[in-house]
Amino acid sequence: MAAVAALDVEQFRRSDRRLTPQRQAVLKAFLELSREHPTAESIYEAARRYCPTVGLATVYRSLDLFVQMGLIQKAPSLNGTARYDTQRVPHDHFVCLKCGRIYEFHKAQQPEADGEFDEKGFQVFNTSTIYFGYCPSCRQ
Amino acid sequence: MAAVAALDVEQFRRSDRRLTPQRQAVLKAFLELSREHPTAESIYEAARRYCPTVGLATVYRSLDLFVQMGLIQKAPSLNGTARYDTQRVPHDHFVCLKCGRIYEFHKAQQPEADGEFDEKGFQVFNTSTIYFGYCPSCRQ
DNA sequence: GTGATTGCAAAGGTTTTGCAGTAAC
DNA sequence: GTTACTGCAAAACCTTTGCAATCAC
Repeated sequence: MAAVAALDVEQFRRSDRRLTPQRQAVLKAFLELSREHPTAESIYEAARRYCPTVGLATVYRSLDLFVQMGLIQKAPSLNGTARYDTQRVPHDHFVCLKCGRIYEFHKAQQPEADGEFDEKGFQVFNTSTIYFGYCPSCRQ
Repeated sequence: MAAVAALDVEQFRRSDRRLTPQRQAVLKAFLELSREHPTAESIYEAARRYCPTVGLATVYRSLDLFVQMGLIQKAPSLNGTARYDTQRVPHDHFVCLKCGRIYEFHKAQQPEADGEFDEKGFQVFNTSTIYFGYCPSCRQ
């Protein structure tokens, strides 16, 4: 978390981008919620606590920017609502088929992206295993 | 494929659901395109070749129904457009970070959903590994 | 000062819903 | 004949975009 924030300031300095209060608020809100793979809407709500005038469009623009900068990444989602995730590399996801929530897990074994992909012209940046099912709240 | 179609008729008979030409067209269209994890829109276009009057809303309703019946499933997507996938169990996905296309791969090793999930109250139905990167068309 | 960034509101794209008519059983 | 299903159009979402005003540099 501290690593992400530090990286952040440096990257902003290097580019001609500006570190506005809005972007700081969005990043802070994201870091706060990153464990739960937040939607833009929930990041927006949290960010308003730090910068009450920030607009939803700015939240989307900031998140897109952070994705472009490689600070965060989009998480695959089942129901058409974008979710965001940290860039920390090897972790797996549990996707609830009922509520769409995404949970994060850390597992020992991680499949290797072997030569098969390279042969076929695919360039692999990241690998993640997804478990589908019902989460504790939805298991009734 | 034949297995899915056969299962289909049986399941319809058992429930009080009706096997309409529209639903047959949607299922046929989906089976035709299943390899490429089609969106509702592309299934709609293909389905109109079998049933020219079918509406987009009906396509969505049919796909939802097939998901409920366990015939097909939703595939995780990065860009807010739903994609559909077969229920055939062990296969992996490559998600292109640029165009959002999903490719299917069959790999030998498949991580096991071990007791860890059960302990925590998660019920795992299915497991899939996702590789993120650029596909051949987007690799430029 | 200059140009990137913002907030708002409007537009865009995807998916869902209400309803009267239709068709499968 | 019933009742589930359909097509249409409108509504409901989520996300992006245009633009004048603003603020970080």
